[in-house]
Amino acid sequence: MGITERREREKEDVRRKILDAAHDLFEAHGYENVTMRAVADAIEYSPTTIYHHFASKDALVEAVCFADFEQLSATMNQGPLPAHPVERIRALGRGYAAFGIANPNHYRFMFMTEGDWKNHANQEGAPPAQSYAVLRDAVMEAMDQGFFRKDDVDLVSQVLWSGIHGVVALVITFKPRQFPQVPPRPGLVEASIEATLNGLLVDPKEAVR
Amino acid sequence: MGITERREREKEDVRRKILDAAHDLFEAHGYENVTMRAVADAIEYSPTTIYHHFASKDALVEAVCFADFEQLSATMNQGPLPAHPVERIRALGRGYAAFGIANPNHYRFMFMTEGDWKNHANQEGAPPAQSYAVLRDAVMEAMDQGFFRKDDVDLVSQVLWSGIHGVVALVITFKPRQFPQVPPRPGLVEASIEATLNGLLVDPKEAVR
DNA sequence: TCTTGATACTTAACGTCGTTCATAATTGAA
DNA sequence: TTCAATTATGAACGACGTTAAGTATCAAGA
Repeated sequence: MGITERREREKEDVRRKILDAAHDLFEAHGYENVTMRAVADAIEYSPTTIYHHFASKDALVEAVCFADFEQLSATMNQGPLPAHPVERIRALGRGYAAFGIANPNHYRFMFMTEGDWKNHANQEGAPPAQSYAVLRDAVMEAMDQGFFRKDDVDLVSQVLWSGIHGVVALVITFKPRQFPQVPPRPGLVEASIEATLNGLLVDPKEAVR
Repeated sequence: MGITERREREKEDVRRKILDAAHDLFEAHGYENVTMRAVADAIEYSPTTIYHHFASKDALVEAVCFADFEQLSATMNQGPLPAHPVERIRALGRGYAAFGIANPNHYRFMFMTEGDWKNHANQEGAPPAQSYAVLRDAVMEAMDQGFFRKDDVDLVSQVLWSGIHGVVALVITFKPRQFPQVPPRPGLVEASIEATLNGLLVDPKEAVR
């Protein structure tokens, strides 16, 4: 019965169109400034149609967000990750920061906005939990292999995560000219990663700086 | 002429009432969820009255925000700050984090939201620039006295700031149960400060951890 | 004393938002 | 051809930020 299949495919097409249009509009203007009517205009459907595919604006934003998490995962995992756990952490940090700075509006929603959806985000296998697990594994290896001092793995993972998150969050919140007194220094991402790693390493001379 | 003075005082009273009510409502519900009508209700005036004291909701939020910055300054400067520059950085970080975690909704607006007002925030003497200057001075001293490796003072200040900002931002964005896989570890603030300091110190053995 | 003019405030409304309701169009199945 | 389900729509609702027009109050000048 290919007919119902075509119907489903068409329905899925509309859903995709909505998601894509919403994704672009959110990134361009920030999700708070994008109206359902604007999304509807972009795909040349009536606003009501969106509500047949998504329960609410929040649900639409959440769906876009989950797609973003998969893109983040892809960005961070692209190319072979270094086998050396410390090098791997460096690479993960750089990829994470690059994604956030390149997609500030999505990053803002993913990591800087409250939302009930985050209740589902920490389930094992969900993209956010998955990305965290990649970092955590690297930290555990770094401890096992004697690069990091032995410590609470989650605590250290969170120190690393919050460090790089802080850089991204500040840079995308304060436009260069809005930084107190001085714009964000070029190399802030690198400097933050190196300082934090340096503080965690057993043998800091390994840090390049 | 005491009459116009009384008039001015009364007007100032209303302005204060608006600011206070807005402050409390913003902290309780987040500024996006607080309507002008709700603020008006709280002070038992009509919504229009607010517009005689503040040009717009944005202007009101900005005014509340500037008051918050002064409170942050006060929180960070309360008690005599340690003379030892590294100890001082530690104390500043703790105070900063304590303020952010205790006032998440205000912190969110101060450091996690875009706004044109931030264009005025980096002027010398403005509270945000002032707070940054306190940190920067401590960093410079730490370098001059040989505790930190000599480096770009602003770069290092921003590494420290972004590190502690990342912790606060994550903790107030992800409610404990929403953290990927695990809740934020107790002691995350301390661990982050120590790791970053440790990474910047010439002689890391000074770090306690 | 009566008027004037400024000040502080309110009521009513506008346009836009997210959302919903009632309805129309399409189409496979009977 | 008729029926039922699916998918879309136009019009409307209530709440929002904001504004226009008007009222109440009262010190100051005639």
